[in-house]
Amino acid sequence: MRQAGSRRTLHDIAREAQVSPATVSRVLNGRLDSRIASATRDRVLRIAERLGYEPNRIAQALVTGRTHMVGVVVPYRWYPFATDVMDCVQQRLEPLGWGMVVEGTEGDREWFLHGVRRLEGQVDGILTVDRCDLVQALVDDPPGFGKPVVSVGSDCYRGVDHVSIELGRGAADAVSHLIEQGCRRIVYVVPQISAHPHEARRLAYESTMAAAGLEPELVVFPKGTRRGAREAFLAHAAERRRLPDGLFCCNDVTALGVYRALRDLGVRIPEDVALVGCDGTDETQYVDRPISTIVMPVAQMCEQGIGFLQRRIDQPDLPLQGAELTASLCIRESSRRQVGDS
Amino acid sequence: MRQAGSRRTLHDIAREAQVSPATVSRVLNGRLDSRIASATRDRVLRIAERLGYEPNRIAQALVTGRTHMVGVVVPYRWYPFATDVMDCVQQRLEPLGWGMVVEGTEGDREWFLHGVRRLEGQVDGILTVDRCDLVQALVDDPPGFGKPVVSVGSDCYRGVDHVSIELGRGAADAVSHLIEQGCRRIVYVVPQISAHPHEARRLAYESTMAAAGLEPELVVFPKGTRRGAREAFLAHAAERRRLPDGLFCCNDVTALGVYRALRDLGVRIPEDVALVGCDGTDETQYVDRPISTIVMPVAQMCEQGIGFLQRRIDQPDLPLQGAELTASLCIRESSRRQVGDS
DNA sequence: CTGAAAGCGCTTACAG
DNA sequence: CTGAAAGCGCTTACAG
Repeated sequence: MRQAGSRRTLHDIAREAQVSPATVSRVLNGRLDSRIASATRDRVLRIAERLGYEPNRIAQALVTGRTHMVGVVVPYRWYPFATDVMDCVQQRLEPLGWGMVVEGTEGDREWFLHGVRRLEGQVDGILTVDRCDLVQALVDDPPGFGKPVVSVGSDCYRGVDHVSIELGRGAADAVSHLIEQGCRRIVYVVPQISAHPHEARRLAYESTMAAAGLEPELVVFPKGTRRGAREAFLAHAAERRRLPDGLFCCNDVTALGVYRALRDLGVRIPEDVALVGCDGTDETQYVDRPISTIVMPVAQMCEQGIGFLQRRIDQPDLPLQGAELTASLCIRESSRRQVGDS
Repeated sequence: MRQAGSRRTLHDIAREAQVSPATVSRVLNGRLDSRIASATRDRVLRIAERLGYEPNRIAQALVTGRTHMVGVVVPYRWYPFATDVMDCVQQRLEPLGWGMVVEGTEGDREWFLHGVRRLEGQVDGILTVDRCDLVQALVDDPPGFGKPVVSVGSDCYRGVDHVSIELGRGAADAVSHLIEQGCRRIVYVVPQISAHPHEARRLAYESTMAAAGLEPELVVFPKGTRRGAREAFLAHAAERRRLPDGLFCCNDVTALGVYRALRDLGVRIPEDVALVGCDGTDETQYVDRPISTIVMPVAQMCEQGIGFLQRRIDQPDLPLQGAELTASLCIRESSRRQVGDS
């Protein structure tokens, strides 16, 4: 048995097969441009097999400039939504023999830029979810970014290849739905980090409320965790004399935190307060009153995004690639008051 | 502005600073063994800074044999428990400037061996969670594994550096607790993949039941997802005339699926059926009746594991390192029937 | 069809 | 204190 840690190299095979390393390389890479005697080919292949040869990817990367790795950048690595994205990307990459390395933005600009730059040298391209502002800064500010970037999500940057998720329609549907269910004091609950005035969910919320002659009200809270949302909502409830009767949450993590807060308060869902989240993550289906949510088309998003990335890597001069997908409302018990309502 | 994609190299700095690449390398690496004129040092540093030089990690890796990456292998990448592990590891690695690449076993032996071998060339060592059998096969069967391996979890392999989580105590406590709450028909619910006869939770369950003179009963189901657990439990309930009155679940994902199944059946928790999970993931706290669980000491496990790995990488000849940690029962509403019970 | 040579971007003995 | 040279393990024009 060979010594652990010392792997075979091209030269080992070359020596044993009595050919040059160049020939071994050509055989192993199946290069079609140079025909190789089938006797040579067979011999090399057999020996490589017997020696359990595995190419040194690092060396290959150094000379070819290709690492066969893609970087995936998500806002929060621990979000169930991010998990869904990682799984989908992984699934697309697997058959290609490519690897994946994940980086979390953690809501911090410098962290993002630093983390992504570190990735620059080790991946062939990156797929970033949301944070249009950061992606733009990354690619447009000097020194730019040396590898292909595909921006995906509801907050994607259209200056590069992108897969945009249209969230406005789903969000408007969510608010309309709450109104139809009889809600009048509908609050939008959003973590600080996602509370931009021009964000799609917020815009849809505000315009739908306005169209119905209702007063919009925001609960913005600092920490975008389940716990952060729970505590923030409890605090909000404590300082108001009256609770809202409808809640639209920026994402499912928030929705779950708020759900728990409502139970803490002994409030009935949806009878007293109706609740809608956003993302479509699995965990929303397992509470007592499954939570309505806007389902992101994660699989298609990743499939298209990775497809764009692959093509961009192979053909750097391709014209800008873009796609539009839609997220749609999925109504569940947490917001369904009347029987027979669709 | 420099061309995107073409990064500065050592030679760029060397040329501009009028020194050899060797000197630049020494300055940038702060090698203490060879003193360098501070004038030279300053000049090089200034120029490197101005040029925005970033070393090519691939090239460094090829020559030093160190990638400053660790591989993390988890049974299921999408388990919330895995997310917790990734976050903890990431946190330990960050200050060191190290990277992380994650691989999921997905319950498949060949997948595991193949995936981990692919990692071999690109990481300085790996941290694997559970799957003692696979880890053992990996390191003990020819051709072995060329990089340090630290095995962690309740099902770790002690033939390499390891951090073992003692689960038997917590599991026994869980079953005793259910018995104290008045449960008599207590079922252990476990996904196929974790249903080995000698697994700690199962052993503790069986012996605690036996000690109380109760009949053990297993529900083993094929797909270890929330949904898989839910459907399996519903099917199980449908073919029995009487439901169990206590459920001990192999992990929190299972517990959440079973929780949902119980709600589907209109069963009260914990009044009709008391429920305990295992892992200590966040999501168990957000359902209406927060789920009791055995809390894994994830943070300590990762801290110790990464510490062992670092030391092993620096000193390959170190004697075997090992640590033992304990997971303990956390009782919540899903299994607390009497008021005042601890 | 195959090989000798150069080179990817670094680091590290070895000299001086 | 600093440089010339070799080399990490590959791939790829360039010859033949």
